[in-house]
Amino acid sequence: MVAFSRKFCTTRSPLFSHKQLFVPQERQQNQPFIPLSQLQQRKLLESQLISVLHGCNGLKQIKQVHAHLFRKGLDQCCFVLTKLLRMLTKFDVPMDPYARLLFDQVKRPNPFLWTAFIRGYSLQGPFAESVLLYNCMRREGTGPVSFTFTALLKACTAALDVNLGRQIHAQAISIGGFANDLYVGNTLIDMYLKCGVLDCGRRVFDEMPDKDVISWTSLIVAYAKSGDMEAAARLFDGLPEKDMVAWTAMVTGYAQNGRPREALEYFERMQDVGVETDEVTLVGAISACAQLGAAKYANWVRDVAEQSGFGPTKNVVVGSALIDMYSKCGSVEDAYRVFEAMSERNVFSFSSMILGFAMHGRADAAMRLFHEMLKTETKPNRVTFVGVLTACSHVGMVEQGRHLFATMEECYGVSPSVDHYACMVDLLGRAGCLEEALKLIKKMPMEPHGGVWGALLGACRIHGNPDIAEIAANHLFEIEPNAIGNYILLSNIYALAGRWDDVSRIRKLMREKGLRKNPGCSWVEAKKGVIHEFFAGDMTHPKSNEIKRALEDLLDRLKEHGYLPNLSSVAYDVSDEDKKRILMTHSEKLALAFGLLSTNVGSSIRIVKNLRICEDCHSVMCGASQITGREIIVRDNMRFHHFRDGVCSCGNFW
DNA sequence: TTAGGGTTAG
Repeated sequence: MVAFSRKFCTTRSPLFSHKQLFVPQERQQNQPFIPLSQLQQRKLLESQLISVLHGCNGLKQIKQVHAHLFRKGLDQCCFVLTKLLRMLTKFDVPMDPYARLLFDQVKRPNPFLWTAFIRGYSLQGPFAESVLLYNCMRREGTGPVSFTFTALLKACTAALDVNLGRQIHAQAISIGGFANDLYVGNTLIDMYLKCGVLDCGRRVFDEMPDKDVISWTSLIVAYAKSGDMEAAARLFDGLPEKDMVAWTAMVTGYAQNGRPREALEYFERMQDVGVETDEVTLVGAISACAQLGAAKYANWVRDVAEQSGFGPTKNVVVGSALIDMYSKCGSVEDAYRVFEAMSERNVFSFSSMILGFAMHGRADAAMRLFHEMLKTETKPNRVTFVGVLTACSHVGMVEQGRHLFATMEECYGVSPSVDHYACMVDLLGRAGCLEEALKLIKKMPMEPHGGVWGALLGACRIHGNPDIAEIAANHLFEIEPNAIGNYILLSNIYALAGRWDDVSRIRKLMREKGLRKNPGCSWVEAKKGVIHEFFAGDMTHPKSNEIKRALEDLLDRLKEHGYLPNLSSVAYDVSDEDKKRILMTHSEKLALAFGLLSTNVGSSIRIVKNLRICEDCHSVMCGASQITGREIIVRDNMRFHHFRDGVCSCGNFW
């Protein structure tokens, strides 16, 4: 061993002076000299080469090892060549031509070398090559191993070819019962699930003789992706040993299905039972907080991220998710603090921050950051342009928006997509250029989606144009026949124009389709971050009487300052007195009154609403911020409104 | 060899 190691270390290649091969002088002297057989020497050399390969950092070093194999007469050694092939795939070196030449030089590849080659194609494509190679292998009389099937199934998954997957599955059953192997079983489940055949995946799972946490988690994820969180939760409850990935699948599943409260419940339970948290879990929990819009949870999750060692300074994905979360929780300042603290920023970080500024009406800051980004190596992508166009749109910067849209492809290589057209329609529409917006839609090189027509319909509400609204709504009724918001918006536009017959016609249409109006609902954070929920007209809160009195008192004070109820915000053909009564019980007003009662004087009030804030509530919020000296932050289903000293950040432009 | 992830406009 000693003699051999010394000899090995004399090579001039820097690669082989690797410290793993260094044998200390002291040990050489103290150890008795035991001669090794030729076979033992060869085995030792092989294992040392495996270690060297393991430490390689790229193709150049791998090629050096390959050359060394020839010098040592090991160019036919399948054991080392298999490792070499796997390292090539690790560094994304294409299989052709280098790996293919290497493989072709081997006279009798063993099943592991065949499989490494098959695996290379199943990771890189062309995926059909994996199957061709498998057929060659079989023709040459080499039997497969379980890895062979996992590699082949991976290729089927990547190609989303379930028919081929079924054939491989049949082979795995017929040749030596490989389908009973745990790894093959898990890969089969994954293949069926990713190809969208959930019941087949479930059948494999049910018939597996041995299952592990990976089998369970694969299925949990599939149920979550199909939207069936109840089935996912049943499986999770039955899972004997729940690891971090399984817990994460539940947190992420609830977050992705728009159920942030449950996502955070699972995240909290996960902490309670002492399961570790990594950046993937955190991203799920952070996304849940963003949906919930509650600062209390946001700060808690941020603390967990810091304690787990995945704070924004250390992890760019967590940092970017936190920027989005703070923006959606109403604190663009906190979002920017995270952005500034990040040691690495990518296109997600910049785009999230730009969108954050846009959402809060800070168009100037959004544009500044965009120009700052252009000076870095990070190139803007389609989402970045959605951000800057939205920023322009929300403050009426029409010319700047037009210029960006016209030059985005030529100057930045991002061709306008249907989403960017939607932003432009929004920009033109909000600014009152409804005809121009309609012309732009007609000129679109692609089919407009609901977002495009929806932007036009929204603009028609702002500018009271029932004729263009009808055109937009008729398209929307075809594209999104069950989206109730479009019917309500058109009905409100008719109501504003006094066209009550048309209002009745739309209401009838909604009834015929069985569509029911979503009740307005607002949430407000009271002391200790407890969230209270209010529905429109809802007087079931334990403090309802106090809330009613506080609201009446507030409105009286506002009337002294010239406030008049905006009766056109009520889209019902009822008496003015009834309209005033309906306006009084809008959910955001109840939430505001409760917020004033239950939070400390001087602190800001945060309200989240499920629908768009109405004009009357908007002016009440403006007035309330002035006479109470409180900052009021309202997140409606469109954007943020920051009310300070009688002025809203949206510039009354929403 | 096998499982979980971030920004999008009405």
